[in-house]
Amino acid sequence: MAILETISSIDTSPRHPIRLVANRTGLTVDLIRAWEKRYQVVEPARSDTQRRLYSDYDIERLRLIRIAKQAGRRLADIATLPLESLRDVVSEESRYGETREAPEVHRPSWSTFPEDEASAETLDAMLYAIQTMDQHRFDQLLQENLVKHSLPAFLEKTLAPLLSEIGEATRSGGMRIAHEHMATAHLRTFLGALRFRETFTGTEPRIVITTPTGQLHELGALMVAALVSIDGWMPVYLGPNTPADEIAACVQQCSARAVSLSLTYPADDPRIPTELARLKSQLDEKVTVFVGGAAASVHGDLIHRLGLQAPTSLKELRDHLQQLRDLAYQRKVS
Amino acid sequence: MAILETISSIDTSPRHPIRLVANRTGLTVDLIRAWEKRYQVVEPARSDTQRRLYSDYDIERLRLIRIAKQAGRRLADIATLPLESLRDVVSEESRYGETREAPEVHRPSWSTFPEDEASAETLDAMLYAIQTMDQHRFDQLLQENLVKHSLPAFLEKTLAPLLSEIGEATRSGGMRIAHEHMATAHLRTFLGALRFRETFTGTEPRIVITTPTGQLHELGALMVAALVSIDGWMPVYLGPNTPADEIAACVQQCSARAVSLSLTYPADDPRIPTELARLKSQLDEKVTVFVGGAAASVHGDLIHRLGLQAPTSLKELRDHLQQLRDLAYQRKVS
DNA sequence: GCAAGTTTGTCCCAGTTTTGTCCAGACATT
DNA sequence: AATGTCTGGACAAAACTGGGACAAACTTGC
Repeated sequence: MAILETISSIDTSPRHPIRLVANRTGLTVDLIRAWEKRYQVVEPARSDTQRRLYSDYDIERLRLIRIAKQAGRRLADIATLPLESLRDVVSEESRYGETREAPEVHRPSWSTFPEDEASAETLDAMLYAIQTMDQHRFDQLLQENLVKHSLPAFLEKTLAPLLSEIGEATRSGGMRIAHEHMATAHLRTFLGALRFRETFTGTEPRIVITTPTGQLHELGALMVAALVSIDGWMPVYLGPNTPADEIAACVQQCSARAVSLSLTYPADDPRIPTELARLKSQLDEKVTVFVGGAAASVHGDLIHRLGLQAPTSLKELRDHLQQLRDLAYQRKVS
Repeated sequence: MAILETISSIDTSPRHPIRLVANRTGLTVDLIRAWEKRYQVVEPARSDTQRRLYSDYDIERLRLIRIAKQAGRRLADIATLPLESLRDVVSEESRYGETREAPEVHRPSWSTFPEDEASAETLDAMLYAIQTMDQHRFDQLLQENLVKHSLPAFLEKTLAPLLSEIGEATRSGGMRIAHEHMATAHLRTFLGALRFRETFTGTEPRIVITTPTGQLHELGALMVAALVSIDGWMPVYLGPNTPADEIAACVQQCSARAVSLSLTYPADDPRIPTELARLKSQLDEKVTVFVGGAAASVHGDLIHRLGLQAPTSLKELRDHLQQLRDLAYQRKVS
């Protein structure tokens, strides 16, 4: 048990009250306790007055178990599985009935890798797979890496570096455009599918995710969509290149609580300021707008003036969103 | 023929409850039991409390049997066939079978008879999901529909009509750009993931799939990629908007046997003729180039002159590829 | 073309297992 | 004081099982 905790990079410190867990997982308080009583699905720590205290790790497990149940699994079969195996079970489902590739899931070898070394190593392996046009190997590497890390860690420690390496190599001529295309197309698929490992209860607050007119690169936006969906938000993903008016209309129709825009290239497109201003003017005050991506810093001034948010990392975005959501929770409670 | 296909083996360990099997195959729980009772279609293991436990092998068989049934087979004829024979039956069906009309078996609730009505119904449901920005419902409908049909049927009978309806509605103003964006983004993900339902042995001939410079719509290309992969080809998918030189380089590096290009919009882009000619001039004679998509007919003349192939339907493309592959196989044997 | 027989999806039953919800009384938190 | 959490248990709904019934659609024989 303790071994598992050191592998997974998810926070295992117990701090969340049961109500919050219920809220975030979409389960009822009663049900969480019943599962604990019957199958020891989770065994949360206790406060000095016997209140249950759950960790992020626990929440993640409960969330996965809920998904697996919905797919038709029986509780007894999955209740005590460790997080990694649960991820396997769920991802097997999300790919619907296809045949698996690597039966040897429990390979002790990877538990010995120190995090960073493994990253550099897999990064090279991925780049090699791209250079040799080995799409299948590339996919395999991505899958493996995702299973090893939590999603946020995967995005930040593997995907972000990979993207910048690809960009670099393409610019410098070390990689053909064809290779870059192949990698991008594949990542587009991979990231898109990530979002659907989660299921939604319908009660999650919504966030509209897209890129403004002229911005054709959507990988950043997709990363946000995937990330956000494991934190109890429901992303409404519009793809790239959406006019401000359309974004606003979408926010309205979905009663979304937030918008996330991703800016990468071209950084100095003259339409950006116009579109941002236009969007802001059409939105309710209560809707938070996040602007991220490599090119966001170029427009820092404008973003500040319009009262938009400009998180500098995925983690910052995540924290801000948590706050936004838990705020709603507080309001509902009191 | 059959020898090559038996390479990939499916897990036969019993672990799935009946509900999950029902979810994945699209059959009712009742029906699965009835089939077992009458023909021993599958004989699942049992848990210690008599619950049925199915293996991946069982699930795959049930899926194939369902498809075969839908094509008009009688249960008694196929109930006890081993997996490989079932695959043969089904693949034969999906290639030639759609034209038959007599077999009108029964009409279970999940059957799509009468063909057109039911199709129109799901199509409406999908359009409604899009209009209400209900991404999840949309995904659900797509999944359901895919389970019900074989992949080729799904692409031709559901996806193609859906795409043209969306295009129509957007042009006429009945649908917002935001809705179209949402639907397109989602379909991009959905189609991309389809390709990975198949497993590859690495011995399949390769086909490079993309769209030429200026053509930004990739859904058609993705459909081809998905389709081709169930017919024993390995797609090398490059995404949209790839310059001719890069396509040629990719073909070379992968020693691909064929190229598939998709043309949709803009139909009269002046770069198209140049790019096609340029591509053709750089390729080996033995590489077959297919040009498809709504805008392909505009360039019929040129395509013919360059000696490219212009299949008018997915089925035609499929037949041609099949021929190509068998030809190569013959050569290898003799 | 019609009647008799078959095939097949669905439904109902009664008995068991699994699972979600609810309650009561004690204690904690705000 | 009002609200939320805790434990332990009770209860009911849902799901699964074997068996059988039934009607609709299909096939066969005449």
